[in-house]
Amino acid sequence: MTDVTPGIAPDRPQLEGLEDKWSAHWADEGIYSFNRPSSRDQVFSIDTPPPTVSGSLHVGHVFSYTHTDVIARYKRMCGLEVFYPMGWDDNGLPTERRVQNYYGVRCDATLPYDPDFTPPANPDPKKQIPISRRNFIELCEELTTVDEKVFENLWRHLGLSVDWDQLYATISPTAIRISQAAFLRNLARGEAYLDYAPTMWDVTDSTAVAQAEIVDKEHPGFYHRVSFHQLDGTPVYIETTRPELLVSVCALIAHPNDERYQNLIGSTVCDPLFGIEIPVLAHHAAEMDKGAGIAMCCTFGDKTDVQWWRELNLPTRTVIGRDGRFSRETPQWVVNKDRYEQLSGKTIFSAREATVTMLRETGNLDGEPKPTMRNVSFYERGDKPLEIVASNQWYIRNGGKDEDLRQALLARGAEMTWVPEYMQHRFSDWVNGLNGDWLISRQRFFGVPFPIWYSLDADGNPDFTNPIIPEESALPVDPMSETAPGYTESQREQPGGFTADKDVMDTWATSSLSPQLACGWIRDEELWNLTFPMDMAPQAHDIIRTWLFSRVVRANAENGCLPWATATLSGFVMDPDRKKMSKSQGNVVVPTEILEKYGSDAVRWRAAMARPGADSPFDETQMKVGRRLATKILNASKLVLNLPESDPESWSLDQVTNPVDLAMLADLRQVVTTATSFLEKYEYTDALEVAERFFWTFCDDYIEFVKERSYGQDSAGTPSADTLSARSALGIALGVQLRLFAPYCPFVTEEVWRWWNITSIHRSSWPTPAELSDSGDPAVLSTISQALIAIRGAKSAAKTSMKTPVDSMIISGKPEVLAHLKSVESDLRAVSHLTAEISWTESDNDLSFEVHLASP
RNA sequence: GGGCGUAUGGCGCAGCGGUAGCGCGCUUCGUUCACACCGAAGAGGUCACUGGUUCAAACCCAGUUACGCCCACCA
Repeated sequence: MTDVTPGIAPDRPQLEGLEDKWSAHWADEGIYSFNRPSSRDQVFSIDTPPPTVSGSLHVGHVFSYTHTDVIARYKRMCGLEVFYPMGWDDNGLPTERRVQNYYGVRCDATLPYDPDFTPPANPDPKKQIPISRRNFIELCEELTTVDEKVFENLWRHLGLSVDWDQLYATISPTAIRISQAAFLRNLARGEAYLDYAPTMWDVTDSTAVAQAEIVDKEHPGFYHRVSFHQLDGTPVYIETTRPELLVSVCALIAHPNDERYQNLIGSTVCDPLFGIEIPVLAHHAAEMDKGAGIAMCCTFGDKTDVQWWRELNLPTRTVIGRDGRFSRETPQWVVNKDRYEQLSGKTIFSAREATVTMLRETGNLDGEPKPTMRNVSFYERGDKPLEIVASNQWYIRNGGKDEDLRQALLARGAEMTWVPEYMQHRFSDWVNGLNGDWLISRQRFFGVPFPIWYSLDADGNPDFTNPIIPEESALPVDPMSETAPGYTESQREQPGGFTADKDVMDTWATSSLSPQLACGWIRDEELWNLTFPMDMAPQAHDIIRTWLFSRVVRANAENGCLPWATATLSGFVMDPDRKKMSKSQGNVVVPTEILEKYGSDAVRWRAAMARPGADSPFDETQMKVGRRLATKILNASKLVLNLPESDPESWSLDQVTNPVDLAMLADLRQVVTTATSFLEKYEYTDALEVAERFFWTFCDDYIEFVKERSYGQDSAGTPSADTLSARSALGIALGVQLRLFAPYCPFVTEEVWRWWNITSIHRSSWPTPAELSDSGDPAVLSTISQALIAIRGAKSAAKTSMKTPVDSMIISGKPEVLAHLKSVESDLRAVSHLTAEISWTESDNDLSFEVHLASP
């Protein structure tokens, strides 16, 4: 343990190295440990966002986590035990992708485990080596461990006051157990269900994705005008951007009121290539002014197709497989089998080319394809358009199909406190716009397995309607390696035996349980009762529709309450051109460099200047301002601590008798009240501003004004009462201000605090008005400021030194204002270097000064 | 197309009914006994636009424009 010796300030105090020095101390001393108190009301618990460790941290994260830390430190100083865990979101697709790229491997679940496998030294991302599921998961675990250490080091360097003993990870056995238990309870209550339905499918990663993960992007395409044929050969033209889906066509759809197609509706037509006979049907969702006004309905080209397929009871003609390729088997509804040969096994892109070629050859392409830009759905991390594929998937009810639940969740949104308030709109907009339940299953590997088996009938077909589930006490389970209850392992995959559900839960299905996970649900009842429902849920505003909403869904279902009382939202850090920072744009600012350059306190100061919810442009010059504050704190403290015969033990409110000193403390008293009320409302920026404004005036006016007196140079022996008054006032004000700044600049305030305190400032108590005198008259201080401005102005106008003596000064003003100045006349004479008497002139006018300088 | 937010000195922001504020930057001057990661003084704005309410509007109301975010639109 490094030695901490209280004492006087060093000669040349520095900011360099404070991060390493104090973060090590804090860890040793357990300053941020959560010590279980006796009751819930002594706790402030925070649902920290678990960062995705496979990603990289950027300045936006640093800002957002700092916002939370400021509140955490404030609450801790207010005497609450702060439950401030950190979580790593390390399961799921992002980790898998990182492992694939980092090691140059891919998971092939059919391969056996190779205990001696070592990843290639020089991975070739283009030639990924197939490895077994278990080998793949081992690499995921290996890499996340490394990544997590990097994250932890950065958080410690930034000064986050998290309790590292409360660390959790979304792939840990505990997280798997919690996720599976919550899922089984959802299942038992009918909130989770398995359904065969069309879902958005990512062909790159070969998995289903949820509504919340879908983003729309502009994507170039072509309108193809294609002719279908009535049975007598008359052509019917449709326009499509997806000609390759012609083989999946189920119907042509026109609007019931469309006069052009009245005679066609109800008839049968034939597609131009495959000999598929389909009906022409009417549906109100067909838009008369779009394309040819009559649409080809395929399974599935877009969401309207899904709607028609469902509402018109159309057949399912899926040809695109989970790998994004056209089925190698010729579908049984295709009549012209040889034509399908041209598509078999092809990617969507190649199949489109082949289809267009065939249309051209047969004369069924009318004119040339016309270019267009269309909005297409993508997985948020994907680069190929999503397909719609019908498959078995697990869902959790989220109000998307259930009006009562939707209303209940909207009510939860209204019940919680939003900082800032208007963010609640984003929540209700999202809930109101849901069009389906929450799809939680993923056809991937590194994730929480569904604790589910299915019995196989005599033909080996699984019975999806009666899943086999384990006892909750048996969790966590891996159905792929553990035997279904009531069966023997030899019956796996055998007719009459059982099979495992091979899917894993999406990472959101686990992170949606972060309050349950962190607070000890079903594993630590005492902790659970002390910390849940939590107090504060911080996050950036982009995550409202995902993490924030999903936690509300889960807590509402499982606990019948909100997961926390208050949601606080941070904005983004934008690049200087006001664009969102993103890897693909290459405009991401790496936090380590900026922390290195300006120091953590400076970066934290800048973060705190970004108000809740507000986006903030990244601007390095702003970091310098924070740096300047930290330096100023260091130097002002040095002055106070290094006054002659400085003795912090003797600082006492009783000694403060001088009117200036009392006025300053009365002013500070007001600052404490204001800052505290801002922090209670999570308005950390306003609290900082009010403290900082005071601090600069304190340095520039107050300290300058009382400096001479505080040195006590007049008294040869014992300091005068006025000198003691200044020293006590300086010391008391310093102690209060350091504590006001402690949540923002934890390093420099701790450094200075320990010059005369044994224990950490971060476990000291938040300043209260009661610590400060209320007998002073703050008007004295503002009168003095006016005097200083007049004196300095005269010297500045004369382009001379501030030390230039003042020959004479005439002060006129109302008697009560003059009285203020008369009471502090000796300080005024000292600061202005006045050599003669002051002439006081009473008048009804505002205060005015006439300053005559000594000739040079 | 719907929702939300933002428009204030060169830049970043505060003010949200009573004579325009802060920080950075800029100009001029000063200084080494807390601090050059310093101090002082100063220049700089018809508060996006158009109407309205009011004795009084940057602030309230209606509308317009621009920008940002979210959602819908995907034949």
